[in-house]
Amino acid sequence: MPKNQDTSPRPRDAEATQKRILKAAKKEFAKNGLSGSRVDEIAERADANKRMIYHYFGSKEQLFQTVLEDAYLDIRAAEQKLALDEMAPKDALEKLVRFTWTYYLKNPEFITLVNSENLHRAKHLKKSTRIDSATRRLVDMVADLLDRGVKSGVFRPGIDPVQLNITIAAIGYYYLTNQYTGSIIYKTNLADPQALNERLDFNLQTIMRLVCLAP
Amino acid sequence: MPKNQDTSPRPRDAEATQKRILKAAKKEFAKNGLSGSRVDEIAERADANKRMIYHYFGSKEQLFQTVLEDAYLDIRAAEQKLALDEMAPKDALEKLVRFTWTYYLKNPEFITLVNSENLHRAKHLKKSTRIDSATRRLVDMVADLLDRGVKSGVFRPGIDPVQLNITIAAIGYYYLTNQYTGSIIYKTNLADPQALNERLDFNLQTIMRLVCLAP
Amino acid sequence: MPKNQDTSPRPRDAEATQKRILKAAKKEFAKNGLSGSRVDEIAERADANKRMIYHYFGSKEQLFQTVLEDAYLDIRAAEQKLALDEMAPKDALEKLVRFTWTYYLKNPEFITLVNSENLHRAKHLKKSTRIDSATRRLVDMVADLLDRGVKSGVFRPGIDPVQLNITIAAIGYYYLTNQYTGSIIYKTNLADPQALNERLDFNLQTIMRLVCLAP
Amino acid sequence: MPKNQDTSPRPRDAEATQKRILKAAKKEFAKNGLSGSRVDEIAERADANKRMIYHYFGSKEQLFQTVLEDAYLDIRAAEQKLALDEMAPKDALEKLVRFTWTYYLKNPEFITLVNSENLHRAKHLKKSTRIDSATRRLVDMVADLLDRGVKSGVFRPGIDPVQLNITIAAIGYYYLTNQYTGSIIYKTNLADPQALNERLDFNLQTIMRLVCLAP
DNA sequence: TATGAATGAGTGTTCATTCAT
DNA sequence: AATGAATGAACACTCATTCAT
Repeated sequence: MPKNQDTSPRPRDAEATQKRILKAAKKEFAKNGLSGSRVDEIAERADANKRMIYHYFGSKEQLFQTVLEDAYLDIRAAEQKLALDEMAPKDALEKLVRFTWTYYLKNPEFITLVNSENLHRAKHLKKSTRIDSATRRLVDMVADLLDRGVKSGVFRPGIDPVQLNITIAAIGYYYLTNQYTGSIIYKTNLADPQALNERLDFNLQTIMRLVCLAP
Repeated sequence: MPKNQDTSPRPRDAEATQKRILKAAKKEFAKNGLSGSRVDEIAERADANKRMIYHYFGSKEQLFQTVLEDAYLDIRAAEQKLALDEMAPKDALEKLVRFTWTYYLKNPEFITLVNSENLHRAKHLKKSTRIDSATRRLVDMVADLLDRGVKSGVFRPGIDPVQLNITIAAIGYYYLTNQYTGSIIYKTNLADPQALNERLDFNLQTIMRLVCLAP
Repeated sequence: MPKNQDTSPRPRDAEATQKRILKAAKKEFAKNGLSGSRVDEIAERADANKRMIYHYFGSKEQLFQTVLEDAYLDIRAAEQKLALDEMAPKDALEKLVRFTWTYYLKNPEFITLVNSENLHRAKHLKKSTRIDSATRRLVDMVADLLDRGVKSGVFRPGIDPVQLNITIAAIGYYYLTNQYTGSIIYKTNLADPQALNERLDFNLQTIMRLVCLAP
Repeated sequence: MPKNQDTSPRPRDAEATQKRILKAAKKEFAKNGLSGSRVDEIAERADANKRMIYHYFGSKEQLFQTVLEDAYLDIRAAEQKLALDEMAPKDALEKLVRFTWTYYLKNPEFITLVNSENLHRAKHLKKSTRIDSATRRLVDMVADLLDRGVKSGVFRPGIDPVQLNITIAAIGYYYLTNQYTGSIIYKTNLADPQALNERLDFNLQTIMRLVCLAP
């Protein structure tokens, strides 16, 4: 049984330090937004020196940009793993709706980061060169899916893949990002597991009715 | 002999001062979020003294709460004016979708304020007593609408009015709040007037297919 | 006999606060130069809050600019008070040399501030609008003096008033600004009162021999 | 078999590294003064590792001291090369004035370094053991020169060599160190080549009139 | 009612210096 | 000899809030 060696001083591992900072920053930015986040807090969370943040990322905003880019790359990578092109169109569509919902649910930072970025009118994403064509493949994937469904007679023709994509995202994203105010104004706990399941069912209906031909 | 007008440095008009502060605060909070907003900036925008903000609203957060409450009361009041109960169910539903979209489009502060509040997990709304039952009437209105549609054989039965309401909001809200990041990742200008019209059409389809029975 | 009232809290006197800040800044900048000076230290010296410095002066550099401008305006004002045009040319010239030396000696901050500004290639003075034509009058004064001396047959013709002015300044300024290194490399205390008197005598000789005709 | 040359990443040449650091430090200190200079910047300019600065020089201040000492030793060495004792007194004096002016003009770092050191009240020079008697020889040289001139009937007797030395330095040094503020307050470009020549002429007159007997 | 002055605790950022290899 | 990682203290500057009038 190996010894626990956590008492030794932190190894001088540049990559590990950067990862810790990024992880801490993701949490902090997700929790407090860009302007509400504190560099001190991120450094402490990362068990790193504040100076390292500036050494590796240049500034708070550049750190935010990196975190945001990573978040986009992560979700785009996860979508690619779905391999929707190997499934029947209806199954693939359902899988995409379920995946999108579940991803937002399990990665709430993604939503908060994107909200923050939109508050700043995407000024960081505009500068980014890393997320250039990542979304292109998602749209292609959905377009292929729709084509296949139309050809096999199960989907309505003429549906715009970007609009569909946005709608699939919207019905999940909105529910989750507004769960706090929603729970109050609707006087119900939107975060309740049963409520969450009901919402997923409703969303599946919404998309299926939108896309599928009547049997 | 005419009254002295406008020559005095500033009329001591408590109500007018409060209104100016609220208007300025709405703009500032909408633009920068809660933590990104500056009390100094609000005071300047309001052409008021910073001290007045504390005099009338107690603190930055209480001012935010007031602004947020006003925003909710405004949209709820506008919804009530729709008088959906006097229209045919399908027309009423379409009108509600159009209204929701247009309201978000014309009142972008509403979206940003709600986003800010959700970042803070609705801590201000929780304290509020002013928006208690405002939403109740909206849900009732939609429930009535659905009932009438089902009875007249145009709507599917079993649709939850809260879920429907959330979905109607979601498909507009998401598009608009994420228009900046969306325009970049989809490489198209989502704020373009034609794009906006296309989105509204798509949303109408989405809701109609979800709610209406096939003819 | 009036009571000492120094125990009461500082009066809310904007002008007094600004003066205290300027006085403290002059000392600090003179002692440590621009980059060596600390805003905290200035605030403490001024018995003021650091925030006030930014309130009244905008930034450390703008404060420096104000201090520097004041220093130039002060010496120019003092020169104007000399009333050289009412004196015989030789006496007036001697008075100017003595004044310049004494002013540098009694106001060592002036020298250090000017040195600092030259290290920064006069970037602050370039922005200044307050010291525009203050020096013009000094040059005119010296030019008049030279003219009168030439006409009355005591001064050599053809002496450039700007060059003369620079030389009068140089022979005092250099000795004083370099008194610390000078005392070491020449192994003598240049700040000794007798040494100072000897220097003034030497400088008077230098200028008189440069300007006056042999008797 | 030829030696490996230049193909290794960096030759481990201690002396060369030190020289590069000193050269870089001279530039940086001259440009920004002691407190305005950055160790990082010096390391980068020297194409060396920051750690090397501490390895070879101990601290930023010790590096400054070395740079300053070198600067003094350089000018003192250049003065010794003038061989004034082999020239006629008047020619030698003129040569010294010209040399001093030209040296300051071609080595502006010398001036800035000395200014910095005086801002710090010569604290580094005080510690130095390397420049102990370097200046002695300069003063002796000028004293000899004066003696020779007096004996040959061309110079006035009783002129103090240290005072003369200081004055020769002052009239050049002051003009050059204050060229930035001077150009602004006198509304003329003191750095213009013609202006520089005129200043040298004026300075020659000043010294000659001070030292020489009337013909 | 209204105002400008004043403040203390932060806030992002920088710096000279040391550590581990 | 040489390097990149790491640090803590300090730095200029900001902010929501309170004081005095």
